[in-house]
Amino acid sequence: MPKSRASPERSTQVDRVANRLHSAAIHLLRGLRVEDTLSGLTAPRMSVLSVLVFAGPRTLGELAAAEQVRRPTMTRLIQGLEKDSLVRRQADPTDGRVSRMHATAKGRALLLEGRARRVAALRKRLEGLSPRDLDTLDRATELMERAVQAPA
Amino acid sequence: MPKSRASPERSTQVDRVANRLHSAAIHLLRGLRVEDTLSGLTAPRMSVLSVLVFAGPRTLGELAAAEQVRRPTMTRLIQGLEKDSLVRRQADPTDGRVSRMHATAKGRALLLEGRARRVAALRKRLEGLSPRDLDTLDRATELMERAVQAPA
DNA sequence: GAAAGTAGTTAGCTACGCTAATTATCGTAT
DNA sequence: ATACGATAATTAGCGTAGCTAACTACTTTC
Repeated sequence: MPKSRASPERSTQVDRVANRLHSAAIHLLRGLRVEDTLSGLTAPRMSVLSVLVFAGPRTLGELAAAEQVRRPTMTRLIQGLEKDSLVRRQADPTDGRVSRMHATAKGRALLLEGRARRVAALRKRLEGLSPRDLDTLDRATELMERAVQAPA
Repeated sequence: MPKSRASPERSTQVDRVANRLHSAAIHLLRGLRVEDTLSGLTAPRMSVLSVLVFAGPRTLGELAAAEQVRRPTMTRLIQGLEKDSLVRRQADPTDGRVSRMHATAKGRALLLEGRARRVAALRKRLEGLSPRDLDTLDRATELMERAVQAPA
């Protein structure tokens, strides 16, 4: 690959943006971490629950892949969520090895509350911005999501 | 402060941006997590090291505050970093209770490599964007950092 | 129906987070 | 000068989260 080379200016720009975006995302999320303690749910459990709520029922292996952890780790996360009645499992009628995880009503409610708290905290911090700045951020989120999808 | 502006339109916009920004930041960082395994350093240790490298020597308590963990947790993080010769402590000459942590040359090098890997991965994903889009992202990072500073 | 493959669990380890209690030092007030 | 309260850090002990290796229980394939 001929290192597609645009100008050195562009190279600098991409680099600069990558660097700053990286830092900004870290700092932004760090500031919201505080809100999570109120839910009584740990971050990994919250994250699993959010997959089940937003993407629907999933097998243990699918969840492990989605969360980028190994299956034994997911086994225990699910066990914890089950004990708190936030998730239920349902056996697959055609394949005796697998069972599908479902968020319970309680689990869904807990997740949505926690998420709302985080978003509310972020919202509060954005309140000082002008409509024009908010628009910039809005377009930036679009670009960020596109970058996530982009080929590694 | 008189709770300025509360039109439904603006309310909707802030809310929308908060929601999307929250998700986008999570997704963006999740995609970069893979790169970290190569450093041999765990995320919490990497983070502590980055404070020392970019903000300079700090006491254990200051580090704990910066990383939002309790002091005993920081004690062990530092012990781990010390064992790998990534951090050294230096006694405070005036106060016998405290010692200041310094990143060693090895620690600084390791951190910068790890960070470079993450940024390079992000950079690769941003390469498809136009200069105009990059500019939008650049301005957005500015706004994000400002939001982080904003009063909770 | 035996062998190979797949989904999930168990066992056992390290790391990270916490609180409570302890040690050592500092500052201050008597 | 000493004694007392405050502060910095560590130790002890607990639960959760991550891993690998080894196991069980099914499915698929030949």
